[in-house]
Amino acid sequence: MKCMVIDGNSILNRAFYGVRPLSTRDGTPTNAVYGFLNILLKLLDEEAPDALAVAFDRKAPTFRHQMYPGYKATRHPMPDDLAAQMPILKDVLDAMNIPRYELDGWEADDLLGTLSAVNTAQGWQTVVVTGDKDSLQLIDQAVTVKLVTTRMGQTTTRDMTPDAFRAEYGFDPIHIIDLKALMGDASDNIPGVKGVGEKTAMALIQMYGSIDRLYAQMPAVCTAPQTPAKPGMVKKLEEGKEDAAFSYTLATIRRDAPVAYAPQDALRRAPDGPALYALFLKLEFAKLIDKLGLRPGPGGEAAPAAGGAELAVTAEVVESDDRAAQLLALFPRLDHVACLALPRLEGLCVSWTGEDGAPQAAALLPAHLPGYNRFLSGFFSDQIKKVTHGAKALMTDLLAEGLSTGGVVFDTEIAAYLLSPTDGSYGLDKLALAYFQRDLPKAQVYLDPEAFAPLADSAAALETWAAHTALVGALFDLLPPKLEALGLHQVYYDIDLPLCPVLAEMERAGVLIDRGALEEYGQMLSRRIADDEQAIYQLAGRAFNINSTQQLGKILFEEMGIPPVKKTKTGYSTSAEVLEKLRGQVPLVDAVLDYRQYAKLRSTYVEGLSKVIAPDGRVHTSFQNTVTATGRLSSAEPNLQNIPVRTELGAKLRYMLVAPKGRKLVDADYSQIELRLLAHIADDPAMQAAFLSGEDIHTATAAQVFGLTPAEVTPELRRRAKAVNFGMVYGISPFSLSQDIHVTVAEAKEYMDRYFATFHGVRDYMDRVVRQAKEQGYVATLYGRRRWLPELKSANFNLRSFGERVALNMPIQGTAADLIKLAMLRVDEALRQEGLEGRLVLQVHDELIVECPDEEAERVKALLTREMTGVAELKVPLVADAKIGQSWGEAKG
DNA sequence: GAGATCACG
DNA sequence: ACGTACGTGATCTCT
Repeated sequence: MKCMVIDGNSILNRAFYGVRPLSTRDGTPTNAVYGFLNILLKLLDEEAPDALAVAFDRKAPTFRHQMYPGYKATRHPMPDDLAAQMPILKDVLDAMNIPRYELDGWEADDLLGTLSAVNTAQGWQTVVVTGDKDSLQLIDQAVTVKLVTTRMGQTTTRDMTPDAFRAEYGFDPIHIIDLKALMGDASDNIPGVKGVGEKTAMALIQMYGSIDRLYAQMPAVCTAPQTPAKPGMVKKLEEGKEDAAFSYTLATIRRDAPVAYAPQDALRRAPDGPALYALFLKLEFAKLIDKLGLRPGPGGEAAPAAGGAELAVTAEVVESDDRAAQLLALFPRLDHVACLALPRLEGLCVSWTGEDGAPQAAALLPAHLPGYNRFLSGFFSDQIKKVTHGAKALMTDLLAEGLSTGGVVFDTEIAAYLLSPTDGSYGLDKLALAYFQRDLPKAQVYLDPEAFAPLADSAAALETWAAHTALVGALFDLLPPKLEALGLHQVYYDIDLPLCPVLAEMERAGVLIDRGALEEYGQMLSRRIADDEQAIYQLAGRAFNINSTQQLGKILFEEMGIPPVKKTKTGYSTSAEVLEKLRGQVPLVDAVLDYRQYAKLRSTYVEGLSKVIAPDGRVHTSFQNTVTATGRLSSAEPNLQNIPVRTELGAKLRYMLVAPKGRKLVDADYSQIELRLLAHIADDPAMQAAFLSGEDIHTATAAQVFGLTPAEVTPELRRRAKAVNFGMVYGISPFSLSQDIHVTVAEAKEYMDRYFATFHGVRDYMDRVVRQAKEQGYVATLYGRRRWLPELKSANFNLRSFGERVALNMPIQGTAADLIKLAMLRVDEALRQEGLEGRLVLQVHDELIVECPDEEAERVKALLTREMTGVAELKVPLVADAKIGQSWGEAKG
């Protein structure tokens, strides 16, 4: 039988520092508990122990404090955010029916020792789970220690058996106490022997086995051959003999704590499901509720919705056109109607509150209703004010049916996104949990198009859809004041919401693709790939999977004996950055680099694009407007924002995205928009002057930084200045800059120092924005779009540094995103105002593409430039360059 | 599902 | 002494 014993303090502590800050809507920190549970579930899965217990420290002084007041005296107190999670974890463990042990006067370590000793006496195996090496002394034939490390949310464990320990330390586990007795322990403030550090202590224990034997052979210690002790060590050891003995006692984990325990007490029991469910609901651990399949108790939903929002609805399936017409007559009189479209518009669910504030009602209109389309066109007129969740997707569906998209006054998804743009997804089930502590039926039940049809008018589908739609209504009561309070109304009502119909029309329009050219290009790539494959197998001496970085790494860095340049977590890195250093020296590497380029182009672009060509011969991307943390759009299925351009071969693809005969593409992109925004936001006079003079900004920067005239700036110097400029926008360090431009760290630092000497406004901005972000907990764009930065308060250095870089970057990248979105609104409006047929089809962050009839092209080109540059008055001019072509490649080139 | 790699701004 | 640039999405391998 196997019992797992967890060091509760140690694992909670590791989780706290390893998992990014998380908190519930009311601000309760939860990251450590969340991390603890993930580790626990993973270990239970891997180890499948028969029994399980958790041990904790108690605040009360232990016998160690009594024998030595300095014990742990130098330790920092537990951060508040961690201390607050200790009782939460204990509640969770109680609900999970996992016994926990804590005892006044004893540390968790001693309880681990005692519990293991009892287990061993009863013939049980023990797995001690901890992040602290102190416990390694417990290892023996019956006890293994699982060492846990958590970095950036990822947990790795190491099983320490007696053999594994000996292989690492060169002595038996019990003698780690001797080691500590000699070297001391700074974190526990155990003194050890003065003048003996880790290296010496390690060597001494490896040689003599224990402090007893060491002191027994004392006179010989310094004269024995290979002895690590230098002259003077004998004296130090002799003077420290008492300290060593004393430290030995302090470092020894006790196995006789007076705790009532038998392994049978810890046998695994099923959790108290409803209690755990209620607790996880409060902690907003939706994923864990899902993973453990938890359900509420017989009492039903635990907490009533906050703010009195009522999700209970009277729901009906609309069976007749008469009833549909009745609703259409009612809705224009209401303040608003909540609505959700079923997948592929196979139904529409609506929910409303009566004119007199009557209770909420809901109706599901199935697509097979004879007057369904007539209802939809009436419903999506401006006279009916609609609130929905995911307006852009709904509008795309409506446009596909040739229906109008008017009167959408609020989108709860966009609201939730603006309130917290780093959450990743904004499903209604998630929002119900976060804003109302409610558990909605899972979306998959009815969202699967295959499973959907039979559910269309079943009672279950009606109930689910009615609840979801009613939730949209409830969110409409809750979210607008929040947007207002955080200053997000401008971004919401002037930018992101009105952009929905524009994006929907862009998606609907799509871009024509030259199938024939694409196919021919693919065949050319296939020939080259086949040639490279043969060459690679020949050079490697055998066939292998070139796409496998593992197999490639083995061949290059083991079989061929090339010294590895860089390692990844899982082995050797074979990235282009690494292989590029070997180019020209190792023929295999040259072939692999070629192969990779061709394979990427074929699989991602030729095959990827071919797969998604619609019957109209065009590709219709989906512009995601609730994904990025900065406010940018993203493009998916297919991603048309990462079509190659940097290599000649890749850029050929852009000539295959075309305008049909008689039409043209007009492409306009902002010039250096992020650097211009840096100059504006940082209010840096030198940088503003450079832009106002109209000179090339990278050349101007190089001239300033290197003290040259612009004419003296070489291409290499310009390239470096460009890297420095980009680095400023990203919050770079001298190290990263040195990697990027292949100079020493000292040189990189020199460049940055000189840069800041010239552009002191930028330096001041960097200090200011980080300081403000720390005070306020967020950063914002010129238009008020926010990003919260809990990372800045993280206990983890790397996370904190990341937060600082984000604080620098987000206002710049985010304001650029705001500006181009505003430009899209202006361009769309201007095209209609001027009666042009041309319409936007693509956006690539700083670039807009319009497709229009040949004869409109010149007007569209002027319009694009005008609307893009006129979108805002900054302290530097906004510049946009536009071109006309038959293809994207031509219009960009 | 995670990690490595590579395409873009 | 840390570990090293911001924001995305697609494809492939491997567990």
